Amino acid sequence: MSTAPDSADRLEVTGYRLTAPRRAVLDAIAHTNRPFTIEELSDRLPNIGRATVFRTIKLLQELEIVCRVPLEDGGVRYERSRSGRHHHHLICSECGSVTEFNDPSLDASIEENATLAGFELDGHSAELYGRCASCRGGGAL
Amino acid sequence: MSTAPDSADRLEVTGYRLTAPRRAVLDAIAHTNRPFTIEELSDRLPNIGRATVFRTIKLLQELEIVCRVPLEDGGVRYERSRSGRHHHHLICSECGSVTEFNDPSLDASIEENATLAGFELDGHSAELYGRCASCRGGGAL
DNA sequence: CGTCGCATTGATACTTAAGCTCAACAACGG
DNA sequence: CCGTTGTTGAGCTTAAGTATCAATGCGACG
Repeated sequence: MSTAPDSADRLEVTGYRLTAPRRAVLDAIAHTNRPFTIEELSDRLPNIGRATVFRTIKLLQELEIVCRVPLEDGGVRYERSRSGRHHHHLICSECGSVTEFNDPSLDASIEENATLAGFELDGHSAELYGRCASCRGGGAL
Repeated sequence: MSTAPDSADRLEVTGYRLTAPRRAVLDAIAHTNRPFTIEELSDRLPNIGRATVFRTIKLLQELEIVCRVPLEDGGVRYERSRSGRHHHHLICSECGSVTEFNDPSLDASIEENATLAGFELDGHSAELYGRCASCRGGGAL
């Protein structure tokens, strides 16, 4: 029952110091299955400075351990990335759950549009908003 | 040389009052060809309250006269929508220009992924980041 | 195993972006 | 022209993230 070993490894390998606060943040994230805000995370880690939480999350984003999830209303949440690779999000407006997915044909379609416009593609994002399977199952309509 | 007549019409038709501040905002937008922030827009309209600019832009978003453009760095800009319909964005990281595009096969791909996940799709966004044709033409590499 | 350099931390102040409030105002129908 | 009701605007409040800087402690190296 270690503290998110793989992520910790990734920190070390990349040359960052594996400090107690960073462990604590990694640990908190590992034990969360829902997208979180920095505030929420910070509240769960009273011994750790807000600034450090911000810094650590930014770091983890660079390492693709955590990914930023833009919400429909303009808000932002973060989530531990399962794949650790490029992906897109299905965001449930009812329960707030976030599902990652990856579709090469979607990416291909995006690249094609860029090429058509004479655009040199550097990156892209795609977010899908709606109601997830379980919310549909139990919900109204 | 009227003040963005079609947009004004759309306001009236929808039952909103066509007030001087709203005209001013519409006018300012009509004379801008670059994506703008609320701050920039507000600065160009010193006689109009910041809150009104925010409210008007939000209103224009609902009417699809203006669209929200999320940037790669998390920032947000707005732009007068040319098509007035659903579309995606090509955002140049060099000159900041925004190009709209629409691709049914891209949308189809998005819908397919939602269906696969048992997701009831409500809306989606897709932003492409990179360098536009003219920036590539004159630029390095 | 001690110690030293430098990355990291944390309390707090600051910044920027955006939303809220509510009394005053004005569009437009009658 | 008047009244109703949607709209406005100055400033207050919140949220999200950054800057500062002295104190701390990780871990390399001897």
